[in-house]
Amino acid sequence: MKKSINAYDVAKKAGVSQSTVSRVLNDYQFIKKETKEKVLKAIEELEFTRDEIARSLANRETRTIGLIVGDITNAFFSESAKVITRIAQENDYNVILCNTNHDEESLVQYIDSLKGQRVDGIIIAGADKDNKKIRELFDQHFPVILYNSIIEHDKANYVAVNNYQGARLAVEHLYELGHRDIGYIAGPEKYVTTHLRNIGFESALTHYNLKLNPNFVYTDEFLYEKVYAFTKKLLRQPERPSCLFVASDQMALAVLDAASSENIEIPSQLSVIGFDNISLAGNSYIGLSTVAQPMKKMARLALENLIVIMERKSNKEVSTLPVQIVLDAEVFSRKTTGVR
Amino acid sequence: MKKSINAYDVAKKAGVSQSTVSRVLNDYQFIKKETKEKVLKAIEELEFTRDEIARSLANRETRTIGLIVGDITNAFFSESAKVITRIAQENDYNVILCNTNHDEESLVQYIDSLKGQRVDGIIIAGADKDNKKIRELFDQHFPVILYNSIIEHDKANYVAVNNYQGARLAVEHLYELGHRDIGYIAGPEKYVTTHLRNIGFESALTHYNLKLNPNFVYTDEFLYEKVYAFTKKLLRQPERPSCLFVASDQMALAVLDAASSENIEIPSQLSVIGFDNISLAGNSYIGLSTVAQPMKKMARLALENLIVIMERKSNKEVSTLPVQIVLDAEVFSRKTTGVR
DNA sequence: CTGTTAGCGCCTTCAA
DNA sequence: TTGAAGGCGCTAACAG
Repeated sequence: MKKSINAYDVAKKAGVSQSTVSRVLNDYQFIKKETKEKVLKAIEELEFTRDEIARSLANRETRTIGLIVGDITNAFFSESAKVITRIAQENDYNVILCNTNHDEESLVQYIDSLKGQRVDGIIIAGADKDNKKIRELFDQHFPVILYNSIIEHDKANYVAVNNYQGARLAVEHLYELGHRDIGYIAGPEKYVTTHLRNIGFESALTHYNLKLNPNFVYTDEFLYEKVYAFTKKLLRQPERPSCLFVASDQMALAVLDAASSENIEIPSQLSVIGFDNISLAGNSYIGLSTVAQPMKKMARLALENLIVIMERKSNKEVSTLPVQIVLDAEVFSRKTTGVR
Repeated sequence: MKKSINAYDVAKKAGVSQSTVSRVLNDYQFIKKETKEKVLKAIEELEFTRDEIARSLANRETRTIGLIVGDITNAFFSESAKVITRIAQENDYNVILCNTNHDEESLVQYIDSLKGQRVDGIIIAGADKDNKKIRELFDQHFPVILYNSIIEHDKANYVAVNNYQGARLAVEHLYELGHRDIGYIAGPEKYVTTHLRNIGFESALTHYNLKLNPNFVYTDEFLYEKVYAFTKKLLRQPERPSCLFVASDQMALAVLDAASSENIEIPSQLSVIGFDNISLAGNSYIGLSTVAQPMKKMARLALENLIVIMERKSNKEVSTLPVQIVLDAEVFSRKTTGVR
C-alpha cells in the first residue's frame, strides 16, 4: 500500500519547509501571500489532508468528546444526541457515541476507553447516583459534564431539569383531575434522576395527604418488557390505580402498550402521565401527557459549557466555578390524562 | 498541568526499557515472567494508561469507525446504532456518530472529517443514490459499507433489505384487504432506498392493474412537519385514498398524527402501512402495520463485514470480492391496516 | 516572514 | 529475552 502523502511532500512540491505548510494549515497570520498560495496549490494538487491523529499527538488535544448515554433508542437520548452532534460539528468536535444499556460496568469501561482515547471531554447522560468513577473524573479536573444527572460533589458540572419539582407537578396534575389512587412506574432508584423524582413524588403525596399502595409501584429496570409485564399484571388486579405517573416517556409507551393489550381505555379507565416530553409524546395519535424537560436547551447548555471547560483547561487556566444548572420542568396535558 | 505519565516512566520504575513496556502492553509472547510482572506492577502503581493516540500514529490504525446516519432520532437509525455500538465495543472499536440530518453537504463534510481523523472504516446509513464522494471512497478501496443503501459500483459494499420486494409486499397487503385507491408517502427520490421502493411500488401497481392519482403522492423531504401537513391536506380533500403506503415508519407516525388530528379513524377510514418495523410499531397501543427490515441482522452483518474488510486492509491483503448482501423484507400486519 | 530542530508517546525492526 | 534507535506526521519554540 502506498503511504499517504504528508506535509513534507507538500512542502517539497511547494518549495518551502514543512513548518510553513503547517502554518498555512493553521491559518497563521504572517505568511507572504504568494507562499501561502503556492502551498495551497500543492495541497490541492496532491489532495493532501492533514493527519488529525498526528496533530492530536503534538497538540495534546483531539477535538473529540465522548457522549455516554443510557440507551440511544430512548428518544430522549437520541433527540439529545442529535442536538449535541450538531453543535459539536459546528464547533469542529467529533462525538464518540457510547451506549451503556444502563449498565454500570459498561459505563466504567467506556470512561476508561475514552480517557485512553484522549478525548477532550465527556458528556454523561444517565449517571447513577454514586458512581465512584465519575467522582474520580471530577477529582482529577477532567472535563466532564453530567447531562440530566446530578452528583453531590463540589467540582461537579451538570445540567439537569428539576426532577423533584417535575415529579410534584405530575402529582399535582393528576390530583387536580380528581385522581387519588396513584400508581408509580418509577424505574430503578439508583439513578440520580429517578431518585429525585421519587423524592418529589413522595413529597407531593404527603402534601396532598395521599397514601401509596406499595403494589402500585414499579422499581425494576427500564426494560420495555419488564415494564410491560408489570403493568399488565397490575391492570388485571381487581384493585388498581386510576392513574399512573411514569418516570419516563419511554416507559410510558410500554404502559400504554400494556393497557391497550388489556383493552383498557385511556384516559377514561386509566390516566397516564410520563416524563421527558420526547417528540413522539406530542404526536396527536398518541398524545402522551408528560412532564417536559427543556431538552434542546439542556443539550445546548451541556455541550457549550463543556466546550468552555475544555478550552479553559487547554489554556491552562485555573479551574473556576463548576457549572451547575437546574432548569424548570413543565406539565404538558394531552390525551392520556383525564378527569377521574 | 503536570504531564501525564508515559511508557518511559513505567520503564524507569520497572527498571526495563520502554520497548519492553510496549511489549507487555501488546501481549508479546517471549517475555520473562518476572519482567512482565515487574512492568505490570509499575503500570498499576503509576495508574498508567497507554495513549491510544500515539499508538494510532505509530500503528496507522485507530480502531475507530465512523457511523453516518440520516437522522439519529429516527428509531430505525437509533436501533441500528445501538446494535452497532454494542458489537463495536465487543471488538474494541470506537464509534464516531455523524448525524447528517439528511443533508448531502453535511455527509460530504463528515466523510472528509472522518478521513482526516483516520478512522479505520465507515458505515453509511442513508446514502443518496449517486453520491460522488461515496463512489470515490470505493474507488480508493477505503473500508466503507453502506447500510440499507445500494450503489451501483463494482467495488461497493452494502447490506440492505430488498426494498423493491418490500414495496411490492406492501401493495399486495393493501390490495388483498380490498384497497384500490392507494396513496403513497414516498419521501425524496434521491435516496437509493426510496428510489427502489418507488420502483417496487410502481411495478406492483402495474401488476394489479391499479392506477395512481398523482395528488396522492408525497415526494418531499422526510421532515415530520411536512409529512404531517401534506397528509392533513390530503385527508381533507373530498376525493382521498382509502389507504396509504408510507415509505418509513417514522413518516408513518406523522401520518397517524395527521389522521388523528383530522378525526379520521384508523383503520376503518384509512389504512396505513409503514416500512422498517421500528420497535414502536410493535407497540400494541400504536400497532403500526409495516414492512419489516431484519434490522438487527443487517446491523450485525454490516459491522462484522466491515471489520473483516478493515482487517484485511491492515494486513495488506489484496482486495477480494465486495460484500453485497440483500435480505428479504416481510409484512407485519397489525392494527393500522384493515379491510376496505 | 520562514527554516531548523526538538519533541508528542508509542511501535518495530535490528542487534545483542 | 531485551535494549537502542528510528520512525509515524504534526506542532511549537527559537533562530535568523
